[in-house]
Amino acid sequence: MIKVNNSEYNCPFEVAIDIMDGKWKLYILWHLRHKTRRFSDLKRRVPGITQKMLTQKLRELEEEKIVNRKVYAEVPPRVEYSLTEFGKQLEPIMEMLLEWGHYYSKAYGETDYDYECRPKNEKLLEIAS
Amino acid sequence: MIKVNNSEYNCPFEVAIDIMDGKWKLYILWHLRHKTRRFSDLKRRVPGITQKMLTQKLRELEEEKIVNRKVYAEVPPRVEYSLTEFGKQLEPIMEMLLEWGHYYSKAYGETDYDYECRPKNEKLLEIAS
DNA sequence: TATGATACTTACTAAAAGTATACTAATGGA
DNA sequence: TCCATTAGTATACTTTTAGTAAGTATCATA
Repeated sequence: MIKVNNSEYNCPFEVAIDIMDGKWKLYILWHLRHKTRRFSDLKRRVPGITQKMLTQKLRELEEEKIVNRKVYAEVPPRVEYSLTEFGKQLEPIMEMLLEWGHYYSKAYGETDYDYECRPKNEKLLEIAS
Repeated sequence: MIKVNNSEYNCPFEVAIDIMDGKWKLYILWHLRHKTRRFSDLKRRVPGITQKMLTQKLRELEEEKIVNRKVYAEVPPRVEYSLTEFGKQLEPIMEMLLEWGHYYSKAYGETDYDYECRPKNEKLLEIAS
């Protein structure tokens, strides 16, 4: 039994799933994987997210110690988000999810997306063919 | 732009997230990663899942071609679930999530769980210490 | 005739996620 | 003087998803 942030888990796999849950958190982390970014920058990059959801999810990620939040006492306000060490360790997992998604969607024919979304590694595709 | 199962995505990463979404699907896949299992077996193994949720999520995974469903014409009924090739390719990702969860929860002190839940690889822990 | 096993449905309720709009603060520029 | 800027908060609302509880089908066995 593990206790993390007031929840109990039997397995660290559950911990990971619980933290990644919902469709927004991984998108946010994805856009933070190489760069510190400001709130508005994230809002532009995460398609369809509302201000409320972005704020909410960033607060959760901060609580969970996956992102750092740095506020600059300026007007207009400036707040920068970056990955903590825990967050950085998720990068290879995200790369693998990208690769899997690419492999999966190839089976559906259309795979025309921009540079940032192209997997570096196409191991899975070789397996598939 | 990618079209998969009536949804549109800009990036294969979105595809993967959308398919893994919710807390049940990965748990189910986790228990199918090495073995074909029956409905009731999965129900016992996925803690807290209801019959309805299990049925629903298995149907979605079947639709998405991540699990195979095989019905035996017997009474009492027997239905077996197994991973498709797409499903099998998720195994290393699940192993990494387990490893990450282990690494993450170690920071919270309590990491006492059973054999099946111990990560094979402790790379991340070496990085952390 | 009743019970038990398995793999479900169906109807309903509760909780979480998402939408929409209005509001705030301090400063620089038109 | 007024507007725009940024990163939010507040409020009310709707929609979607999750969860609960009960019911169904088939046949074998007691």
